[in-house]
This record gives sequence, structure tokens and C-alpha cells, in this order.
Amino acid sequence: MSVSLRPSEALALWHDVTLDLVRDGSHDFSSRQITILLTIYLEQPPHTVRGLAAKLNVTKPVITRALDTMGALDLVTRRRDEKDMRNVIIQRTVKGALFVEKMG
Amino acid sequence: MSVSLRPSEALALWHDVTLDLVRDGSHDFSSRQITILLTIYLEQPPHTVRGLAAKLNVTKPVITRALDTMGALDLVTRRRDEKDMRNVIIQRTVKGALFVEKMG
DNA sequence: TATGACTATAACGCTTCCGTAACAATCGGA
DNA sequence: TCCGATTGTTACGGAAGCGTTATAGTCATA
Repeated sequence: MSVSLRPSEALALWHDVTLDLVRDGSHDFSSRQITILLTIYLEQPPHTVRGLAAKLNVTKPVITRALDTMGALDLVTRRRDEKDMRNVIIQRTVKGALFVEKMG
Repeated sequence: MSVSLRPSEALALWHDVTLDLVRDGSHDFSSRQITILLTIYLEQPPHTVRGLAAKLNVTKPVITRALDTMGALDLVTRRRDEKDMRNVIIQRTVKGALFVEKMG
């Protein structure tokens, strides 16, 4: 299944999605949080705090805090890297996958 | 010009756009603010504070605050309704139109 | 093993946003 | 002409995010 759309229609589609997210009111994510979530679920793993911070051009505490809040909602999980215990590997969850898929 | 895409590709596109917005760091809008902005520029006017609040399912002060911050950036303007001085009509600006178009 | 580099996180003060509640201005009908 | 209803805004206390800085744990190498 695919759709064909012009930029204006893409904006309208985007508008509809964010409108639903805002109207729903269940979660109140910031733009950064949504971007982090999409990065985790759309780009190839493994993801680390440092890697995400570098990719999004933000500081590391921003990533840590976002993972805290999303982890509390069970949208993301953290695990220490067995190979290098300094690293933290961000893992996807079923709930998070369903959430992202729902956006699509 | 148009593109054809499946839901997963739409998510990827969305990801790219928000990623650019976050990486750029020029403005740091919340999801609500972006949704309000898109509503103003994509849906048919006139827009009022009460109307936007009802449509987005948020309280009126949320709209007022968003209009304050976006008005400071010249992305939106307010004007009293001549017919009913209680109402405030939200108007688009050239700068705001360019910003929204840039997103598309 | 001792030291410096590197990772993620915690602590701090600051800013911004939230919802509730109160407020002033305006409308419209009794 | 009042007076209740409606509109947008402001005030307030609390919650959450930010960047900088400091800290604890881990690695790697001399």
C-alpha cells in the first residue's frame, strides 16, 4: 500500500497525525522525544546514548532524560553493553513498536 | 512534483524533517506549537482562541501562550474581531507562511 | 597496577510549559 | 439598563526540560 502526495498534502497528513497525538492527550511528547523515538525505531541498531546525542546534535543528558521518561512508559529499554560496560544499548519494546507503527 | 510512499517511508520522511528541525536548533517548538501552527496555516480561517482550543482539545491558555511565543517570532498575528470584540482573530504572516512552506 | 580517556548519569539553577482559577472586557437578552 | 454568559488573558504553584558541571564506573595502555 502506498500513497502519492505533494508537499502540501504531506503537510496536511503530518498535521492530521500530530493533531491526533495532541488531541489524544495520552502522552505529551516534545519534538525531541519524538525524533529520538523515531531514530531508535527507524535507524539500524545498536543505539547508544552518545551515538544518539551526536546524531541529533544535542547533549547527552537530553538523551538520558528522554530515555528515562520513555522508559517509564515502557516505550524503550536500556541494557549495558556486555562488550564494553561503559556503553548503554537502547532496545526497542513491543509497546514502542506498536506506538511507532500506529503513527505510520 | 509528488512522491509516492508507503507508511514506513512516510515515517522515515517525518523522521528526516523533525531531525532537521532538532539538529538545526534554531527554534525549539513543542508538538503542540507545531500542531497549532499547522492548523492555522492549513485549515480554513478564521481561527479564534476558543476554536483552536476546542479543535486541539486543549485549554485556552495553551493557545494564548503559543500565540505569544509565535507572535514574538512574527510567525502569527492577532487582531480583534470587529463584529464581536470578545473574539480574537488569528492571522497568518509572510514569515510564518515561509516557515510552513519550508517544512513541506 | 596506576593513570588518563571515555561512558552514562546525577545535581544544580534556570527557563518554559502546564492546568486551575481568577480576572476584565464584551455581548445579548430580560 | 442590568446581569448572566462568553471571550481572551493573566496569575499562580507545580512539573518537566534545558545546558553546564560534577561524579561514578569502565576501559586501555604504559
